[in-house]
Amino acid sequence: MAYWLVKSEPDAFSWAEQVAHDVEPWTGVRNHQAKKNLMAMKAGDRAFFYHSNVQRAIVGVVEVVREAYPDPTVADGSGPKGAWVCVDVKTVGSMPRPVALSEIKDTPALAEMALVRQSRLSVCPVTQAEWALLCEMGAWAEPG
DNA sequence: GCCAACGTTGGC
DNA sequence: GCCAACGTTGGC
Repeated sequence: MAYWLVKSEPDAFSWAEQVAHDVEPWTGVRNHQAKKNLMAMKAGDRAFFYHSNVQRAIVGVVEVVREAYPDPTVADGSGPKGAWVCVDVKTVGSMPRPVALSEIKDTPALAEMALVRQSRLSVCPVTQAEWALLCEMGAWAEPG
């Protein structure tokens, strides 16, 4: 399975809303690199949920439950159908200890993360090693 | 609130 | 096809 990180501004869509909704379409991606990453997601892949702008921390974990399909929030006539895509993600659990961006930047093993190197990319790949380390830093434990 | 990074647009 | 201008994102 692959690992990812998705970003959201809490003002637009927060982790609290994700938890309340449980399953949520991840829409509004309008960047070709991010789209490529969405297209590569498989059901069962996991992703960190990152709050940008205000909090700047990884706050939770979600699982991909529906692979890429045409983004319904694309306005009619604004482009060919399927020009942009979204996936559905399901809440897995909250980070017991949110991992702040500053901590990630202070960790040499995480300095090469796409999140750090390309700050504007809203859907980033995460390597297995990075995922394991971040789970450790966040005191993540599988629910159930 | 400012600024750097980056994508997009439009003139040539 | 190049590049300057502009808009957006997101960290600080």
